Amino acid sequence: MERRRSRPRIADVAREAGVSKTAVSFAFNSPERLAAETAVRIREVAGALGYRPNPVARQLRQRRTMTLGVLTPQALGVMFSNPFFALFSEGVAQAAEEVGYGLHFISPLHGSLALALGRSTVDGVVAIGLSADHPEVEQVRGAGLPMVLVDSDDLPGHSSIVVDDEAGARAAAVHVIDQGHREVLVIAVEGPAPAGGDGVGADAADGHESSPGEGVTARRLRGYRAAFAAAGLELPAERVVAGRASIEGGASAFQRAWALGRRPTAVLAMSDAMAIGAMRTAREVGLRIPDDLSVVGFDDIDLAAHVDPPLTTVHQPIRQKGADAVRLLLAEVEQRADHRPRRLRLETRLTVRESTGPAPSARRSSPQSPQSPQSPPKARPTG
Amino acid sequence: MERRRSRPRIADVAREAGVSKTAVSFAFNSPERLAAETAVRIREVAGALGYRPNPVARQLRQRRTMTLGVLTPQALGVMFSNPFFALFSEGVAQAAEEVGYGLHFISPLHGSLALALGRSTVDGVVAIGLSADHPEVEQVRGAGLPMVLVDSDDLPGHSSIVVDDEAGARAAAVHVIDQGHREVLVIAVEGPAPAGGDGVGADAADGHESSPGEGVTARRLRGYRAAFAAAGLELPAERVVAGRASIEGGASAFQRAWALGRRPTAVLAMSDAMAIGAMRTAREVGLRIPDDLSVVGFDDIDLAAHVDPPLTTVHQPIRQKGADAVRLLLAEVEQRADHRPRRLRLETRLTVRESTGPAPSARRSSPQSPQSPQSPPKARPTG
DNA sequence: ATGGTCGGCTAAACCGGTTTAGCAAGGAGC
DNA sequence: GCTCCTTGCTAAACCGGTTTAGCCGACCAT
Repeated sequence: MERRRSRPRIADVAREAGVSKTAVSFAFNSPERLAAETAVRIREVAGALGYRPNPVARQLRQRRTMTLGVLTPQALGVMFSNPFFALFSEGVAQAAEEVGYGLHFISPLHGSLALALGRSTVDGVVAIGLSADHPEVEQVRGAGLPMVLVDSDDLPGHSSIVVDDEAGARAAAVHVIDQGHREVLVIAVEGPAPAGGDGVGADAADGHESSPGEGVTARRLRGYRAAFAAAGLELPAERVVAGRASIEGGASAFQRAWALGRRPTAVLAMSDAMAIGAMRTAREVGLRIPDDLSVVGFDDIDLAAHVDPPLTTVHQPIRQKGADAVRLLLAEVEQRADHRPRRLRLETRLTVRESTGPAPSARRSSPQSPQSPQSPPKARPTG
Repeated sequence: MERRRSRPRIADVAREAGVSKTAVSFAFNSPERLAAETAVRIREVAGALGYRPNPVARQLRQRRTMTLGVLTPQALGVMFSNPFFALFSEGVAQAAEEVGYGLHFISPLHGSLALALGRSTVDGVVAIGLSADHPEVEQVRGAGLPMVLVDSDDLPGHSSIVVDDEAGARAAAVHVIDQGHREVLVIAVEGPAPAGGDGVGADAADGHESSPGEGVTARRLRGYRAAFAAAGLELPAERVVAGRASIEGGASAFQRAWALGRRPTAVLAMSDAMAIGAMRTAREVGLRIPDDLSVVGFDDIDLAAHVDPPLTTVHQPIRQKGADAVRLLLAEVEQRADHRPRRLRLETRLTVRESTGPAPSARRSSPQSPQSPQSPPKARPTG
């Protein structure tokens, strides 16, 4: 005989307590509508039976889930490998918890974001780093869910939060240019790989080239370029490499550039994790930081001040971005009267630490022509 | 007139397409049960109307949510401030995504974990760091959800994953003892603050003292003590301080100990984040690492190798813990025939880097009596 | 006695899908 | 001609709660 007792339902409690389902529901949700002793008795019976209201049924009837989603364009595994994301999540979580909302992370399911979003039971989503040229962005918008965009291009009808990426990037570039650096390598964040979506209702997503030219990356690149232009310099495309926003991504990006014969005296990385990875590779090929190579990051994660050497980086208020995103989202989810899409732009600022210094060529008074591609690692003078 | 059109329902699609609700459902979920052209037509109509099946309704009927929960004893804000948690989440997320499950983070709601769990719509949970003496642990178990415990004491009926904390801690302590350190400060991870629960059905949770003696902390402490005992030494309680598992927590814990007059030559921290924080404070009071103070962490987060100086720490397979937890959980959720609670114990190992070295007293041949509490920072000889 | 109000409770509808049971038409087999 | 499948579709039940509308009796005022 099957001893596998299923969870008691509200009807079981009602029968056992000799009342209606309604009364049981009241006992939990609006006890003031029952005589005090009735409510107590019902709760006792419920407790004895081990009854817990099924949250899915409640959500269905109430037509809300008290849950917010964090929509990520890449797998959570890769998102979490960037410390930035943990910090952002911290801000989101704190704000959501304050108002009693739960948190659901939504990442591509079988490669499709729209599919994942369709399956997820949330009242609204914070989309982080979803670029406007994402192949599924229209499907995502069409889901009809309240959504606020963080670090994305603006999309009509949605609130958004960005930081002043361009100004931050410009400040970073000005900093290294002022120190005499001319051979600069930019390490950019690449977009998610093209979705190989055979997903539901996907119309003609094939042939989509990964274009690392949109969103955050584009804005920061513009900032770097503005600084170079202002100094009468150029930043040709071959001085820009891209990779994943993680330590490994930065390490391999620098590695690739090095193998291609690039011999920068400064690196402008679009994330601290990448900057740290680049420093690791740089040391492996014999460079000292900042003597031989200056490195600037972006984000100012908590650990940026503690790495070796302490990282010069562009500070942005990451936690606050997450918290503000939730506030904006709630205004829409809860249909506040005065609600209408808003755009927030938060400030960035350069934080100079010890990973940057004067260009070696500036110290040695005369610049030197680029070395041949496959020269040995320690070719650069070590004084 | 309200132009606010609500989302179309399945009945709307059915009417528009001239078929039954059943047919619409089939068109999405089992198209092979319809004539091919009917299915296509229905999907076209659905697309035109912008119809998306309501996932809550589906979950209710199917009695599963295809979502896994991560249960955390503290607010997500504080969980995410420990890089360990991001790494763990990375492992969980990767494994969950592989099998098509979504991820939901469950943290105390209004101070109550049981309440949050009751509200959350998941098929099973991975509980991280939930100590058996948590005031709500019984309520959590009573929820009747499949659950696997990570870094907890064993609970009958549940699968669990731990690492060999004791061996790892012992190795760390042996390492510093072997280097001649005798004045050792342990920086422990404190449990969550006592739940101020006026939560539903909480029976007598008051007067509960935070007992930092359970779970991970207890096991690691045992490991440290074992090493001291084996060397004929002691580790008195006043050499153990506790704090939050974050950089700030470690910084303030060391600060407190210092203010109390402790003058350790080595620190055994139970988390890398705390170790890094302790190093920061140590430097602020004028200590050099490892010359004046050796520091050992625990976890081996990605950045441990990149801080200044590179951190000696106890490595544990954090991502794998997350991934294995999901695998164990799925076995239970999906009712695999051979399923029964399992206990996994993963290995730890000491990774020696540059934050540890010989004790100063060992170099100067004769130990020195502890200094008075409020002595100036740089009292220790700097040679 | 009559009508009105109020406290305490209930029956039934409802949320929006999925699933079960089964109907109707067309073709095959005998 | 009759039965038996098979294909394609549908009506109704169902998931497990919440919410609406309203019943019933007690109490109060007139």
